[in-house]
Amino acid sequence: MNVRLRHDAIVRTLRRNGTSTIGALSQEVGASRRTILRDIGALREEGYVIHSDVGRGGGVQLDPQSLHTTAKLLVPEVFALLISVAAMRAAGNLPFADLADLGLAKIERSLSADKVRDLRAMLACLHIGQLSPLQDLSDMGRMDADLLPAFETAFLARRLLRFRYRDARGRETQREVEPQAMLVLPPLWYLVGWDPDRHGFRHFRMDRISSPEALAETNFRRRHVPFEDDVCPYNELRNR
Amino acid sequence: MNVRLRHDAIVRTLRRNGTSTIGALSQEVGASRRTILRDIGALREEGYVIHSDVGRGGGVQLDPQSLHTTAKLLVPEVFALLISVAAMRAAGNLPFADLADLGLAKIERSLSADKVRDLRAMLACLHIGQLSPLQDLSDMGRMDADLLPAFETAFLARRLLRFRYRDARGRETQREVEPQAMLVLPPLWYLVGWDPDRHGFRHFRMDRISSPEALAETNFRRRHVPFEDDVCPYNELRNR
DNA sequence: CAAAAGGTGCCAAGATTTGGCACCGTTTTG
DNA sequence: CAAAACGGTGCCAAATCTTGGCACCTTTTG
Repeated sequence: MNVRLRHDAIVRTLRRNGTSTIGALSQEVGASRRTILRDIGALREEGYVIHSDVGRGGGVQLDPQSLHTTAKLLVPEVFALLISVAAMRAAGNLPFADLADLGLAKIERSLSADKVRDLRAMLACLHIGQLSPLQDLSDMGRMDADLLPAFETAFLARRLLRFRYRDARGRETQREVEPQAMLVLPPLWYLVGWDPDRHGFRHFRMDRISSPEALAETNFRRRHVPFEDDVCPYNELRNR
Repeated sequence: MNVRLRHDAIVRTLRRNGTSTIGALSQEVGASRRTILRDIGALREEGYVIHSDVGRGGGVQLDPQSLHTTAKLLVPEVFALLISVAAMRAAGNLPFADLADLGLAKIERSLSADKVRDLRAMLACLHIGQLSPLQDLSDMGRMDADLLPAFETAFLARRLLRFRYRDARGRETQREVEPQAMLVLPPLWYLVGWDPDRHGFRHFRMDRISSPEALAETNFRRRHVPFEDDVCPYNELRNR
């Protein structure tokens, strides 16, 4: 029998019976006492928390809290989870937030260093403004769900984003920008993009963007996005 | 060289070089062409997405989006993540929520069936009331952070919860209840507990609970928590 | 067509895992 | 107290699994 299969069998048995002795496991799994002991050592190495009571009436027991999952997550999925937890934390004092952080920390630890760097870079794209205490909750996210797919692709794969934009005076233009950041100034969302044609940063209110589309392979350069008052449309927001 | 180490080396090389041939990998890793091919097969079994182009100028390539993490999460941590994403979804239209769900689905899939049942049971404990559009965001979570540790323990390990409670008339009593659910009716949080002494459900406003403490091993029975009007303190809330 | 690339089946040589054994330290029980 | 029932460790030969080499197949490109 394969090592991994045997490990699985041991874990399964411990899960089912709660507690067991090495001898019983040996019989159940069909491996020698010696091998079971080695396997339990290996499982502990891997991170399983296995308690053992020595002496007559003793046995081994899988810590019920330690049943762990080894999910294979794509990096964008981890990114999404990070944002979820960050947003939740920003939104209030929900319990379990600490636990969620712990879980995320573990996920991060299992990523390679360069991937973590990528993740942080992506998170850096999302600037969430301070929420005033009287902020309307439903106005947190005025981003149209239709926009999401194209945005996700453009941000995560660093593609040029093409969309139609209706400016403050109602004129419609077509734009192609490098998406650099998303700025959340509740209740408004902004896309901060570098316009290669105009050679400068531009802000686009999400609710004025339509039919976005991520263009083919571009891998544009990340830029330092300035958030000074002259670039950032705080004032427009303040004058509402 | 160990199998796992070699697998890691292959993945690392593919990550670095983007694309490579079997021959080059063979040299780099120090194993035969045959072994590399076997390893790549094993990696694919494990879930790695490895593209290969046959013919002159071909090679193998690790799908850059498929870099995956295999974190070992404790079940309570998964629970916490689930709540985070659920809360985020409830709070608004943040992007990436779908991706986060996908990630969570994968995590869930990697759990054993009985653990998923447990998770669902735990999630079922959290009843989040509808948020009115004019809800104050900062009033989402008026649950004192001091309460969290004891609550988490009590809920996740199903222990009796002992705490001091100040009722509407200001009288302080000591309670010991089986925590059955948390009811979120923004801006108020309630603990729904079964009081074994009084043999009935009781609601406790979180902000009137103090010095909670999870008692030793109990593993009480889950009960069907009724949320009819006569039990649920909606009225108290409405009359604020 | 020839060369370069991925992919498969087979087998003996080489490396790792396994089982058995002796033995140690604890704890419970008669 | 002594024996029994536990988990845990070191050692070694036997059993098992992995590896490398080889022949050969298919696809693609110049």
